[in-house]
Amino acid sequence: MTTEYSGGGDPKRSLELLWGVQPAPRRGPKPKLTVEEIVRTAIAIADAEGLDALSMRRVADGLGVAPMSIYTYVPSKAELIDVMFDRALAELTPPDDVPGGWRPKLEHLARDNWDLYHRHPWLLHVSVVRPPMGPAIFAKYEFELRAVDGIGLTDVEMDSVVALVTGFAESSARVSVNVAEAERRTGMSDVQWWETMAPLLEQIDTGGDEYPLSARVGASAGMEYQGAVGPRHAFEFGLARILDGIEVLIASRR
Amino acid sequence: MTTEYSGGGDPKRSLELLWGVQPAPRRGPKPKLTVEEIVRTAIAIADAEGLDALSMRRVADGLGVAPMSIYTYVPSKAELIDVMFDRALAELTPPDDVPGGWRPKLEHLARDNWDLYHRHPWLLHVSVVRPPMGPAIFAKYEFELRAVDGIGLTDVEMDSVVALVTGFAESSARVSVNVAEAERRTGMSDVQWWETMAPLLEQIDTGGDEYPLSARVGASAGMEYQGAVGPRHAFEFGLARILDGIEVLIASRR
DNA sequence: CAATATAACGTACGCCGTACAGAGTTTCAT
DNA sequence: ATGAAACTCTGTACGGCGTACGTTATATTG
Repeated sequence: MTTEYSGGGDPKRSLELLWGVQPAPRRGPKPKLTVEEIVRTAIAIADAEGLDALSMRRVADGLGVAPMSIYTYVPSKAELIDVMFDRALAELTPPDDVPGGWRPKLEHLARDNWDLYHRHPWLLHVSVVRPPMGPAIFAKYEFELRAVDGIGLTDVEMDSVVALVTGFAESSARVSVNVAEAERRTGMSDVQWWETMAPLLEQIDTGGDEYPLSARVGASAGMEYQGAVGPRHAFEFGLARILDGIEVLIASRR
Repeated sequence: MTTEYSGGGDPKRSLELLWGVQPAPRRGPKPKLTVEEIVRTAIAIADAEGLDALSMRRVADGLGVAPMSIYTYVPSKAELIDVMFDRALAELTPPDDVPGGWRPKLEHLARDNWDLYHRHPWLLHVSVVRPPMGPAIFAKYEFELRAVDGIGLTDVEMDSVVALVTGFAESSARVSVNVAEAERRTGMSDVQWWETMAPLLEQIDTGGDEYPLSARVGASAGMEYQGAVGPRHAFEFGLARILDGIEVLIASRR
């Protein structure tokens, strides 16, 4: 699976792509396609088959054109993925209508992100420092900040808090998505995998009873999650701890 | 950059590889290489040039053999990466000698992981559900649990707490590493990138003053971090909040 | 209508992982 | 001692990728 990068080419062209500014062509044949059409097709492929399956040839196939035609609309695969990324983020919803103060609002942000990553797992395979500065990212950052505005935090703390919460949503969604992708790729559930692994491990000399805690806790956790790992539980548990920690900070500011 | 997967082939053979069990061959020519030699070379390449640059041909080149010779020792690239992964995790150090109870011990785990990911950034590009069950992973899980043993948490809570802390270390290291990799790839620092972006964004119609909080907070944060994002600061901030949250949980158990 | 700008396409290059077959080397059974 | 067997190593080849490049077809402008 490929982790793709953004920002390869001309930044100006990238921005025009993201914000839908077309250079207004005058002569030449009518374009058969539009950028949005290409992006929609690409997202559909990535959603259904993963970022691995997303190739320029595949997108072109899906649109009934020759591979190289795509490059008329998009400078390279990197820019295409930039636009895909921004369009996907546009599905996020602001927390403004969530009643009850900063805590439920932050919870909404986390869950909304969690859901998004599950709808578009390929988002997790795109490297997003220097993110594509499209409309969705602007909107996202703004409504995230609104969730923690006016509760006594400094600007930097506001930034840190939303980064912590959304970053946590991303990282726990990553575990969850990885589990699902592993199941799809291997055709084997987590439990099945463990049942295959356990007897093999006993045949290997792991050095005796060196792992008493692992054995005990691993068994309890495995029982609880019905699998090696419980992403949903880890998400809820971690979110509660993080919000508690933020509460401590806010309380100390009063 | 490629996110590589593990566990493709025969699980038994994978385990033997990880635990250094050799099938004791009797006949045939003396092997020119060893698995460990191959793994060391591969890690060196990945450390220096990233997982992108790691190809079987490249490893073979580095060892002075033909590409296909590597397959004598390792069933496929996936298994090679499994072993690389385990060998890298072996660099982690137990928190037992850290004085002062669970909190400094968990801090040690987080910082130790953070450092490891910076020494071996490619670790972040390896998908690790169904992790390679080598000696290092066993040791790691065990000493992680020791950090929170006997402080009144249930087994499941112990598992959740260490997963939260190490998961957080991973996700904040990911941001930091991505920043560094972006700089290396583009030859452009974060600040330079923003300085390129800002004037271009002003030329685009972003819809007027729709982002007042982003503007204010973004400016403060940019000032504070001397860049768009402050991974080190985010790490320290998040770790403090998370440990505060865990403290709340532990206190409630007493 | 001619000039020109644009869209679409075919071909080709250099990467990748690795299947496969063959050649060379060492050890075991006899 | 010798042939068979087991093992290492290698060269070739395949199908996939992103995309550079040059050519052809099409629509608009003067």
